[in-house]
Amino acid sequence: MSVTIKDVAKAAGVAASTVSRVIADNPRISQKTKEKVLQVMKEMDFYPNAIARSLANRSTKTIGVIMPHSSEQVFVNPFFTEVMRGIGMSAMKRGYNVLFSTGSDIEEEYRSTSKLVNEQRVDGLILLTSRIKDKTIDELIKKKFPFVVVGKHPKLENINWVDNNNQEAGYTATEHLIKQGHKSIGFIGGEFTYVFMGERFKGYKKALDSFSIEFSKEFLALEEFLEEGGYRAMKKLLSNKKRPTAVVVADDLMAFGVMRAIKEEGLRIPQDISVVGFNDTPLASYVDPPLTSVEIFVFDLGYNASEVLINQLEQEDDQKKHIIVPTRLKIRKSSITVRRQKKL
Amino acid sequence: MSVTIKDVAKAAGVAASTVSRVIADNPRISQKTKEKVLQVMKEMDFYPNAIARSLANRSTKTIGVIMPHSSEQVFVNPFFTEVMRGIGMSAMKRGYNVLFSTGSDIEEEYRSTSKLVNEQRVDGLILLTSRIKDKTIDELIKKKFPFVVVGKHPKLENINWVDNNNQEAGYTATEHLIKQGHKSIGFIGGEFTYVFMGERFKGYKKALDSFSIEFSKEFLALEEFLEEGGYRAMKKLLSNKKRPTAVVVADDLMAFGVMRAIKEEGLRIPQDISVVGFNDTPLASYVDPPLTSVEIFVFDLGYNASEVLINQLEQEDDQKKHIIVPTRLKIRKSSITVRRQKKL
DNA sequence: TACGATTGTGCAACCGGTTGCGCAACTATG
DNA sequence: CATAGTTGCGCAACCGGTTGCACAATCGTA
Repeated sequence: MSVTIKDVAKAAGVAASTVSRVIADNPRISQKTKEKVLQVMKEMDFYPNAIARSLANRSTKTIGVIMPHSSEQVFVNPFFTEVMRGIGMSAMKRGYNVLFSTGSDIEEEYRSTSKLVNEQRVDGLILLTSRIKDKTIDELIKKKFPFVVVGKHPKLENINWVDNNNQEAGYTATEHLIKQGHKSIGFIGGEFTYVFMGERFKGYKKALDSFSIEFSKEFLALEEFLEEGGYRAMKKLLSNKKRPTAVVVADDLMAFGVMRAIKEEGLRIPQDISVVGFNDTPLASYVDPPLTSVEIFVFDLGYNASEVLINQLEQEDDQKKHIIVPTRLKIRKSSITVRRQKKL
Repeated sequence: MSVTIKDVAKAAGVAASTVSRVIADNPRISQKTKEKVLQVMKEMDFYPNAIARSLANRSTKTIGVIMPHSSEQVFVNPFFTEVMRGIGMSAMKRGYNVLFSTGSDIEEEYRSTSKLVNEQRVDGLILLTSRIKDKTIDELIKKKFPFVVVGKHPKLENINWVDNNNQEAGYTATEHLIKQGHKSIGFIGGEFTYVFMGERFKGYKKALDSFSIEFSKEFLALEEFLEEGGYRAMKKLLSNKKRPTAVVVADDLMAFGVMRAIKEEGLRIPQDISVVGFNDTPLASYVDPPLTSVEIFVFDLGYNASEVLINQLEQEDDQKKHIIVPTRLKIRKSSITVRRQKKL
């Protein structure tokens, strides 16, 4: 079939082991021999077979990425695309390959992950899911298989994870509204089973605390994690005797629903009610008015996850790493009070 | 390290070759032996090493996916995510792994692809790019390496490709507007170096022809492939002496810009000008008014690409396959004239 | 009972690399 | 000139599986 190390060896008049050492740039090979062999390799268009190398080296130079089975929220923001770009860039730079795996349900996801691990097709794993209870994670811990989770995980200290600073993000968004003069600020989000959801809420509360604003349960509305959910949640807040003058909405898609509800009520954004979203979905800047949102650096999340994993694979350092990627508030019209708006 | 076939053989009191044949469910092994070996395998928690199998079988059971280096338009619609899901599902079902590769520029993309091929890390490739001139494609053809392109390609017959029916899509969108009573229909798009762009335009013209409407150059505006480009293009059409009463916009993101331009002019959508977009971006249904758009079945694109490739890998059938995935017009308010709007 | 056909298993080579160790040739030293 | 030390390369085993072929055991039949 294609040219092997033996073919090269024969053509160069040396042993296969010599060719191998040339590839590895082993210092025990003389310069002259090296040059000759390299020459022949070039002429014969030789490339070492990665599979054979993997077998001999007991290392695949491949990391596996497990994509969540249902793409859930992924639909609206290009989370997955960006995280893969980040992982890909890091892996490529470090000479690693990226094997992608998924499953149509949670059970299949578990099985396909186990398969990668058991059949030793990958050296390590990146998990793009952060469920509270996770069979896969338990299994990996038990097997002492190297992996890193994107998104914080309850089992905090025992595992590697990379996450954006959701609490800070919640704080910053809320603080921004407070500094715009708001005192009645609502919080709209999805269920708290999502780890990041709770974090964002914590940040929100912390900000209220910092400015001695009391948190009121009336200003909290949790609904389904979709445009429609945001719409319903806002309708609920609007039906209160006391309406908030601003809302922190823990996801852009929900925020779009929130905006729809506000407009439907004949109210203006931001004059009557200001809105801040999260994730800085590409469309945040295109809605009317453009939505203030907390930007998440998803590429960095992926890049860092890969770096942490590969570092761990290449050193025997077994210390678990935790990386927090900062966020950034992108201020747009949906949250700017009249006075400052003139500047724009 | 981990359990090998030899360990199992020893424990079961048979030869390694027998264990191998049990794994392969070879009929020459007696039922009794099979059961015993399977039992031992279970007890020892044995999984065959995928790398070793690959080496022996000269097949990696892996397909490579090359992601375009810049994610360009990908930002708005979850194209990449969906296509990967499709590929993943098919591959998984067929017992294949998916190796993901990319590069930060076109040259690196080429090199990393060559590497996968030359080092024999994958059995076949799926290319997510469809450039008119493509070094990678030329190389693969020369090497007779199995691959399929997502998106039509000029070298039509010589290669496998999977694409959605862009021409039909353009036709349907235009036809829809004509049936709403429009006779002055504009076309807004990006450059025609994108293959699909030209196809959509062809469909548009064909529809005009079918209904004996003359095409006017004045109604054509090509701009940058972004919201801003759509905005500029529409401004241009609006500055014409004769304005169109409807526009076909070859991409949703551009369509959002188009809508912005129309509103800015104080015109109403759809009453004054109707708009139709393409790709059915998730946000199409959330803008005001909701945007009529041609839905692209990206998951199917990926799924089919993988199926075509794997079929080709497993049969010696060398006939090149071409699959066209249909599209679907999703009619929303942005293109419905008053009379019919009542029905909603 | 003897012999060919059938069935079940093992031996050993092979896939394409890597690497410990040994040995030959060369250089330096007394 | 003999011996010890260094340098450069090859032999052969190994990574963990697969598979062609040989051979022993069992069965059917004359």
